[in-house]
Amino acid sequence: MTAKDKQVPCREAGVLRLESFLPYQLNVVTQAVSQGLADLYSAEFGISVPEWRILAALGEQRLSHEQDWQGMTARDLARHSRMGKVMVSRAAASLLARRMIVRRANRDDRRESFLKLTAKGENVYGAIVPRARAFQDRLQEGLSESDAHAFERVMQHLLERAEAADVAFAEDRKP
Amino acid sequence: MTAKDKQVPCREAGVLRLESFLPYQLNVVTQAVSQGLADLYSAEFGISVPEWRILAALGEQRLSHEQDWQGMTARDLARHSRMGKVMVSRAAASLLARRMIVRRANRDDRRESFLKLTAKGENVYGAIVPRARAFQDRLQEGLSESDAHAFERVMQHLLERAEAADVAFAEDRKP
DNA sequence: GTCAATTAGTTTCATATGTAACTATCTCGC
DNA sequence: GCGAGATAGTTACATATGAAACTAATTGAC
Repeated sequence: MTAKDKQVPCREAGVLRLESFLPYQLNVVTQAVSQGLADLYSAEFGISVPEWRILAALGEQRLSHEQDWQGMTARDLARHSRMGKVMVSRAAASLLARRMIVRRANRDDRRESFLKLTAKGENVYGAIVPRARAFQDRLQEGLSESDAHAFERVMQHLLERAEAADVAFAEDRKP
Repeated sequence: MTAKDKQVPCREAGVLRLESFLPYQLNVVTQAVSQGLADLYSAEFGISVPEWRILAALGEQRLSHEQDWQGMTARDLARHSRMGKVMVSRAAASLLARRMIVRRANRDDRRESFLKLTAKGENVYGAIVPRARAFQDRLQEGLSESDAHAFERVMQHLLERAEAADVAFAEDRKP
């Protein structure tokens, strides 16, 4: 949004300026950023966004645990990556087929099983992480520290508000 | 992100914390906000997100022009709403079928035609706008002025950076 | 004029994703 | 134990979306 755009008052009568409407802005920015990130890994490693999230979640846990770490269940992954269990199931099946992760049944509860990265999976993860970081750095380059921190606060605030609204709405419709 | 989470350093070795990763955060927040907004109009008016964008673009232009405004072409709508022409074509066809917009052929270039809201379309638009505004206000409630402004700046910055990266990537692959 | 290249818009096809239904297993009250 | 209900995960189905092919009309070079 340039200074010129801002000269037009955006609150007259019943008009809503799409360009300054928060959900629209979020969609546009997210779309562009997501695409930019996916370009870093989709072609070279044949990884989709949900698959990347699984790798990222497994890699993150793996590296912050001891050697004898058992892995994560699909349920853990769904919570940690905020994806539905269906998405997790599919992404995991695909990674499994390409030997980037392995599954080990849980003897104590045979409904679930533990997933963890294979050596191949760790290599892919290890190759993507620095690029992902560089990508984020490039995006944030030129931002002041205070703007970056304000942004974090606002994102957190928006998430809380939006999730509260979702829950309220869902409960409205159920009983 | 709570203060507690921040105590864990997120830049050790080759780990990447998904929770603090910008593209992930954007996806999560956008998903929640988009869903919350769609809940305001999808059930009651049977409008999808792309359809809402068409209504929003047409309503915005309509209200900032004179009486004899001719309308917008699909191409105008695609640029203004940042959707692909396929999406615009489909959303317009659906709105057309439900008599929320009308199309008038352009005599000077018979490939294109002008679209504008019908009375029914204006009613729906007029009903959604105040809710959309109230929704945005609810989301932003409690934010300081300076955080809100910083957020706008960062969003603009991210969009420019991400789009520049996209273009660079696209050109990389072509020649 | 006329033909090649461009543009507006639509349709086709392949893919992505969410909801609901399903299977297998577990837990709890009895 | 054992049947009712909950839970982990998968599958089936319906819908959404984007890329590429297509149609129709326009423009520009000659």
